[in-house]
Amino acid sequence: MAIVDDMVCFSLYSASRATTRAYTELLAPWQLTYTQYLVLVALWSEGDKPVREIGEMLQLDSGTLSPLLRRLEQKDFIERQRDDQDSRVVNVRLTPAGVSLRKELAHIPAQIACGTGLSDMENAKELLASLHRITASMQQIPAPDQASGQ
Amino acid sequence: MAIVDDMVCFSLYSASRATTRAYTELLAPWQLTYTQYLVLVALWSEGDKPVREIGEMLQLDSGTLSPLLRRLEQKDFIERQRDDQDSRVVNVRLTPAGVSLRKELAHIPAQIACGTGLSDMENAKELLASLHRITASMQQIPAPDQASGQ
DNA sequence: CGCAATTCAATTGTGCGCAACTTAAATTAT
DNA sequence: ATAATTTAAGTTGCGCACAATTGAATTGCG
Repeated sequence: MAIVDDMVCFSLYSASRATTRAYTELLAPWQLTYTQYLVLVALWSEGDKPVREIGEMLQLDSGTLSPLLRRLEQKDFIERQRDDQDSRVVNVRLTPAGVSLRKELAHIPAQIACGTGLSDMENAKELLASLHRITASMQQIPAPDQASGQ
Repeated sequence: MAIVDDMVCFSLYSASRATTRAYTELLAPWQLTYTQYLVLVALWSEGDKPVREIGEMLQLDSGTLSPLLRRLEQKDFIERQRDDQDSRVVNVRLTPAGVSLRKELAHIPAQIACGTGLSDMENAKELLASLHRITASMQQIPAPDQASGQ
């Protein structure tokens, strides 16, 4: 059983890397990474957002997001501005170029859909459920405790 | 359908990161990363191997493996030696410390098993099949071609 | 009000993942 | 035999993931 679980983890890791590579190839003409694409998807679907909310959506901290957003800003797809009310907050806003990129990249989900090799929706639902269950329960594993050797 | 596939990819990415974090926590007392652990698992189960074969097993290239193996060597878990017959090849061998680490880390798969939240073996099998299918078909997505827009 | 605790973003540092390139050795072809 | 090709491992460079720290702003509590 334990061996199977190690296999599940490795398969997860392999599948995730294969997926990232696929997105990277599709996004290459725009010089975008998969994570940068995820941020753009979040902004397209949810509108402008502060850094903290983007981080909550994608489960990324400022150590990842700050330099990533700087690069998206350099490419002129987003702008960052300190909030007027609370100047700790930095609001992220799509530029016109960032907005119009949505149509340019509209072909990507369909190409990825082929890549999932998921024939029917029923399989996809089960897979999603399994992945969500794993994500949730992996987060339960506690930091190793000096006292409880085991 | 396309949106679901984007969701599958993101869920994959999230589950994979959650899993890596879980391993990282469990491996923290030994200062090992998940990828370093994978290399050790490969050596424990298959015996000594040249770098190229480790790379084939884990789908990692020398750009990742060379520095990783250097760090495992510095921790005295492995040794590297140029092959006598073919001096392009570098053979990786477990040290006594690397061998005995296997027992020390024997508790980890069981703890990860809890983390997968997979109740029965049947679910695990289906999940494995889905992940392998995704890995295989994602590798089919071709590099974007200048000529064929779309 | 005044100060401690909290929150938010950025920075620093480490290691992985991967593309591109280098170097050296072995293989193949001529 | 030697030139061309291929193979193996290493190096460089970039971006992400994440822990730890910093600094500034805000909130909360006495």
